[in-house]
Amino acid sequence: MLAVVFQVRGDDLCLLLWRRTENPCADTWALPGGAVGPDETLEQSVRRHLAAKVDVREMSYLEQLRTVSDPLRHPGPRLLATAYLGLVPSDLDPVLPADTAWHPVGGTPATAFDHGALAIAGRDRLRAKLSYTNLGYALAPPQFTIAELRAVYVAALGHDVSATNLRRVLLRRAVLEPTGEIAQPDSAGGRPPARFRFRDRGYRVTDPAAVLRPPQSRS
Amino acid sequence: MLAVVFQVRGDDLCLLLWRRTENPCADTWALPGGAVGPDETLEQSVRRHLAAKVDVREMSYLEQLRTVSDPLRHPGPRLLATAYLGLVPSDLDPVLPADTAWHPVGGTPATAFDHGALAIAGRDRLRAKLSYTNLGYALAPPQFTIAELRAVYVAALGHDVSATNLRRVLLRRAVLEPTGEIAQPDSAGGRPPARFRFRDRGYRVTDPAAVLRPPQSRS
DNA sequence: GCAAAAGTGTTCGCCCTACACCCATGT
DNA sequence: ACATGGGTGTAGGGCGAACACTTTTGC
Repeated sequence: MLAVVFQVRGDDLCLLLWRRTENPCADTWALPGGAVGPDETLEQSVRRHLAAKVDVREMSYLEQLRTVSDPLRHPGPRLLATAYLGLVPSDLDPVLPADTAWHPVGGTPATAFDHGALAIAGRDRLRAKLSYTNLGYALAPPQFTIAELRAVYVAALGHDVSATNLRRVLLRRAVLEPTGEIAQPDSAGGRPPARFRFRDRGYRVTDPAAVLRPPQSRS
Repeated sequence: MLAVVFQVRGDDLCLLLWRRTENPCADTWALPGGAVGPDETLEQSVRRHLAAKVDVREMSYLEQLRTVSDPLRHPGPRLLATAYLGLVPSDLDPVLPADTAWHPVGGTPATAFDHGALAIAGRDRLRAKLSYTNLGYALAPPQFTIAELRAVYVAALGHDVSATNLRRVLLRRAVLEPTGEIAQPDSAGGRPPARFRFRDRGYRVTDPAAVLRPPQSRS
């Protein structure tokens, strides 16, 4: 059982990694994980390990990524592993043990086994779902201005995003709602921005984008 | 390891099921599956079991669905199972053992354990991917008229599809290409239809639908 | 007044749907 | 000729990107 945990920190999308000190793969970085207990589900196991070893309790989203099974993926006896994609909101800063740290994806160091491929798969799944779901709620703090939210999307997607269009798209889809509050303008002046929140703090598909959708039953 | 295998047969999307004769869950229908060998990947295992026990060799598509892990999902010792989604083209008719059969989804009989939920998950994944990928190639025969392809999509999606729009969408996306051949008209007359094929017989995402896509680098 | 940042109006193009119409064949 | 099914033309709506413009603040 492995966890691909992302958090936007500063301008980067970061991945939680753990430094291996023993062979095999000593001095490389690995995904956090561990054995599954006999009476827990895989998801419970992920949450347990992350809470116990890494003090990451506030996981805003957790989804099964995939199960890897290559007999050669790991030296020694055949080892299956189910990887999960986890997200942590950008306003939290969980305390980490000395051997674990956040690494910007892209500047990721050498990773153990097939963990690098799993991290890429997780990153791509995150990026895809940011486009057609409300998954941003899992990366963003409870409240934010459009500019702050834009920074989260830019970090996660890895390319520029227009604040104007981000605002319009997410409001039209009723993903965001204004809180009514107005934030303080930047030190350099400027119009004070409105604060927003995500309407739902649970996963929702907002744009089925279903081409070939069922014909309109006109009223 | 379990397999959720679909094929369009006639007007129905059908699921391959196997009749259990022993307890637990005697006289219910179950997904085909079996144990994973020590030196094979999960995917190899799915292919092996289906080829050996069910004579389904020509799987046009195979994708991991998810791994279920509930300790109570199965009586007795805790049993993990990774489910795969498999598709068989509609022009094949593999010979099946006496205890296995195709069942129209929707008219599915009582299923064992959590297999019903896995079947639904597989069906929904198939339906979603038909909209934004070229996955139709895995359900359709090598050549077909638009009317025949439409029948496949109607069966798989479970709702009506306009032949006019299906044609245009799939041609614009360069998913289909004409073979140049013209089929015989129906017995009742009518203009003879052109034959088409899928341009790629491998999985391809044709409509990233990526809202929030990277800004245009205008030339 | 001026710079800076937020927010709005507007245009443009693309894509999908729906529906009317034309085409090619059998009877 | 007419019915039947295949194929094309076209109009309408929706949505997102781009960009100009207005609003509200600090200096």
